[in-house]
Amino acid sequence: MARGKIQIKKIENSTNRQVTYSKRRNGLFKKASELTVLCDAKVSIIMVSCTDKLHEYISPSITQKQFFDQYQKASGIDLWNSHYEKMQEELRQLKDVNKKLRTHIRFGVNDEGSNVPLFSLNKHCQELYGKVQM
Amino acid sequence: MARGKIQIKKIENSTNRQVTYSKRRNGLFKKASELTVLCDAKVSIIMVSCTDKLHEYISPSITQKQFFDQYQKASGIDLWNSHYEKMQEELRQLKDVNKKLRTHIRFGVNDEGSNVPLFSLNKHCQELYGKVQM
DNA sequence: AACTATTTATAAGA
DNA sequence: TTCTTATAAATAGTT
Repeated sequence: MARGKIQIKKIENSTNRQVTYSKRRNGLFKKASELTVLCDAKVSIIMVSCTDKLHEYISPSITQKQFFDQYQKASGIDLWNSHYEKMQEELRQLKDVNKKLRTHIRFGVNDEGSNVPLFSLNKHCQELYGKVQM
Repeated sequence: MARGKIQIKKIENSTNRQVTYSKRRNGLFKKASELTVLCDAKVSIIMVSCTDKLHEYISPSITQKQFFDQYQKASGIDLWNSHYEKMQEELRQLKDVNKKLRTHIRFGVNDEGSNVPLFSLNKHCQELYGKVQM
């Protein structure tokens, strides 16, 4: 009988589907590995089977994270955004506090030569400046 | 002559390497596409060529972001942690700066209606404060 | 890009 | 599952 040729449509028999998944997954990973070496390229493959199992191939000398970063850069899709939301809320609150301070408070520096300085900013400002510059 | 068999090592000739990259990339994407249909699986492939060009295959009905989330969930690898830490460090610095301003600096508040502040912040500190305010 | 001699992948059977 | 093998598919070198 004809062995080798098949129609490219979902394999209905669950056992056959899993066997084929396993075989072809290995085939795909092998091809990816060869491509990596032959062409000095970097390849990331992530697969999720219909039973929700996850498998991956990643070229040596690179991590999935580096791939996600590179993908993000090239695609313009912000993969990290959702994870920022919590921090962004904190940032908003901090800004709000600072805004109120800025609106209602005036800062002062003592005059030079004063015996009892109300406060001294210059040294502190230098310290802060270092932090802000970072 | 023998056509077909090659050694799996980097192709030194640049033109040949690029041709092979293109051919095998198509082959890989085709295999991924077949696997997607045959096995009802989901596949993500991201490739970076040695000339830093990025190509991707993604099964229909899923996005790279969904893959990213799923991969993260399944692998237990905290991909966004470094991003989070960086932002957290920024926030920490802002809070620290703000705290020091509050703790070590005496504030003066204008009387209502006064046009002239009790104290004037020197230019450098004003600038600094502006940065902290963002 | 297209061709083809070979190698490689793999579907079905054992 | 793992192996075998007939056949299909991929592809390296060539044009």
